[in-house]
Amino acid sequence: MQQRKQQILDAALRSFAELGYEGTTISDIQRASGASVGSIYHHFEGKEAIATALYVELLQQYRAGLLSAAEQADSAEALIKSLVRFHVTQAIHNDIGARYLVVMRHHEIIKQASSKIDEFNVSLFKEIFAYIKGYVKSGDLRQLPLELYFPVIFGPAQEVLRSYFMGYTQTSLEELIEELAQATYRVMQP
Amino acid sequence: MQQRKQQILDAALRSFAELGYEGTTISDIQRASGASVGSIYHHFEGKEAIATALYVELLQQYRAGLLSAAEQADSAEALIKSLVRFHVTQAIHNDIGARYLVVMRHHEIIKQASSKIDEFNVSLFKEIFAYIKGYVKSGDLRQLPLELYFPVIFGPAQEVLRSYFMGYTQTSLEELIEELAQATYRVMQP
Amino acid sequence: MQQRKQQILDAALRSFAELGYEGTTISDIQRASGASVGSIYHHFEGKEAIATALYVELLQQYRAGLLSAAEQADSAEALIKSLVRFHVTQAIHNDIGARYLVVMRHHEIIKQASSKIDEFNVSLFKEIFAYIKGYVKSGDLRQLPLELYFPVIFGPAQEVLRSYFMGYTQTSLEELIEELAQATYRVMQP
Amino acid sequence: MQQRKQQILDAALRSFAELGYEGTTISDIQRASGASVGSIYHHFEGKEAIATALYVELLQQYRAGLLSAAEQADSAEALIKSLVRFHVTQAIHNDIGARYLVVMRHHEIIKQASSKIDEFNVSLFKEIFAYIKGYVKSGDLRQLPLELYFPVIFGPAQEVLRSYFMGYTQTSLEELIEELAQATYRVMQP
DNA sequence: AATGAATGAGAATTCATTCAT
DNA sequence: CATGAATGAATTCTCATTCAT
Repeated sequence: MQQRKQQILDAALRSFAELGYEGTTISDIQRASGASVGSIYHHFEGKEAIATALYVELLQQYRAGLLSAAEQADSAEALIKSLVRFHVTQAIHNDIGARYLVVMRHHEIIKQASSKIDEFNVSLFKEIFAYIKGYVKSGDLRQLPLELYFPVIFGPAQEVLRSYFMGYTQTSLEELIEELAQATYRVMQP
Repeated sequence: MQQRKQQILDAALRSFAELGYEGTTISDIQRASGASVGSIYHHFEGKEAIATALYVELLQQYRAGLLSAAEQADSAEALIKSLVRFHVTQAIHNDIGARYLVVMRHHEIIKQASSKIDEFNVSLFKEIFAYIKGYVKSGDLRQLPLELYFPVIFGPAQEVLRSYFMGYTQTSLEELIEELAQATYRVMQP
Repeated sequence: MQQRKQQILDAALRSFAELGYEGTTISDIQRASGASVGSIYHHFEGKEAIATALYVELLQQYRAGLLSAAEQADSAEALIKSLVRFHVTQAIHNDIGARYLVVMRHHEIIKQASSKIDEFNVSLFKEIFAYIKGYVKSGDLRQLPLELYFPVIFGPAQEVLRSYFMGYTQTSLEELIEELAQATYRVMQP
Repeated sequence: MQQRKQQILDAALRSFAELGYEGTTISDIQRASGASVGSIYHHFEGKEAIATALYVELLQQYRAGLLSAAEQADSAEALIKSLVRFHVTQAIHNDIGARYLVVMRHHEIIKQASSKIDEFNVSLFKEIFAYIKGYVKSGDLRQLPLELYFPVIFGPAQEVLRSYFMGYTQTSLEELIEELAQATYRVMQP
């Protein structure tokens, strides 16, 4: 990807993260990226396209990381804990990107671009679920209704992050991760 | 007239639910409420104030219900399961209101009005935590770092709701509740 | 005049002086006067009527003072100097009222209400001019084109006041008055 | 394009002259200038900024003329009379601009932009005063308190203009100028 | 690829005024 | 006389997007 295009995406991320999607104007992105209005429209169809491209980019990074975490796990316990750990640490290391993903999740814009993104989510779900299913079949993880696996595994972690992003968390996340991973594993234990 | 104010809030909720916060114009609220522009501005400072007032109103209803659920529980297991059940069923009964609460949680507007809302959340946290603490002390619930109680109890349920609101859930929520409550209690069991 | 009506006028003067005519809202006057919107409209036809009534009231005070200053003068020199002195000191003692008179002088509202006010100005002009004419005829004051008497007598004083109101004047007005009166008399001296 | 900006300023001057500052809407300026709303806001921050820019532009023209008038004078009498004559004739030749300068002088908008304009006024004051001071030192002009020079020189002329702009003056200004200049010089004569 | 002037539909908000109580 | 809820026309301003250079 050309340099300018990336500069625009970077600027957009910062702006969206700080001001929200509608709070961010093309003018903001312009200033933050150093590109001109015209240049932005040369590289992207419009504001929505920027937001979507960004979402996809971040989702891909997240997916790659999550899959790699799953791959390396060699036991049911390691798998669950790795997923939880990755979900939290990734947000620590890419705070701003994680925040964007969380906030935009509910946004109309993203819902409408779902052709790409839904597909993406579904396939991510399937990929991760493949790992889980293995251990469920072998009796190393408890069986649950399909719709509960992800809420049970990522729900607590997600709430921890939200609390953290909203400034309610006093303790450092690092200290909480192990307890969180342990607690999550407990639900999944047979 | 107190009636007008409530009509405006009701109309706003319907509009926000259908069109989103930014997608809703004062004109929409006007039409839906039957009030004139001027009347809306007579009762509220502006669009943000309406969204905030609505959020607070719904939060109060949620809180009342949650506290009542906690009160009636007479064992550790009943407490945890009641909280989870209430969180989910409340969303079934007041779909539109719960959706608003979930979606707006991340919204800038709400974050800025935090003075009121933060206080509210903190006190709700304390009230609910009082019930939990009792059972932790008696050894009927597992001890966790302070920051993990709520994520662990409400995180899975919250993700189930989100999934449901985004249209990913196939099964009806009612069928999931008991499994969810059971799973949640498992983490908290000593 | 009833108490309420006067409270409204007083509040209006303060508001208009601070915020200008258009800058002042009925709401401002309401708050500053303690009266309700309805009450204001009970006593006055509307915003314009308040501004006009106020202008007339202040103009009457000014006129009374100026005429009394003219009356007491028993020589050409005393007359000119008294007029100048009064014009300046009146503004010191009723700063806020004088400012209102100066600012509103150019205002459309006032120009339109001219039926009352023009008449008023014209008659004030005639009354003062009667005093001047006496001394012109007796040769104690210089003869000038009719349109120049007032600019020559009040122009310098008026500019001194403006400079003062705009915060440019360092010296206190009191110290300047005598020199100003003296200088003004010099032009009028035969 | 510098052209558009000037078109907007010209249109604004015409509109302000006809309708007053608050009476003029952006829509008026739009129609009169041929520019779109967006274009107006592209060039100026808002209505206030237009009024201020206009004021500064006219003030600059005035200043250039006044300085040139001062420069060409080769005696104390010529200096004082030139200043007075210029102040009045300039208003005849650029009636609409001069009226704007006179009327806006008291306006809140202008008072708030004082950073720019104050500086401007102060430096104009200094430049003109340099000429005057020369003749005061040489004994060709009377010594006065610093704050009185400008009121004494421009005050009468200013009042003549105001009277003229308000429609009170019957005689043509041209006929008054010499008498006015003469009278003004009289005060400044040693 | 880049620039930035121009566009104009659309939004929020203001405020004088009316009127039922 | 007093109150304040209700009205709605009118205004300013924003901002995504287009387009000529």
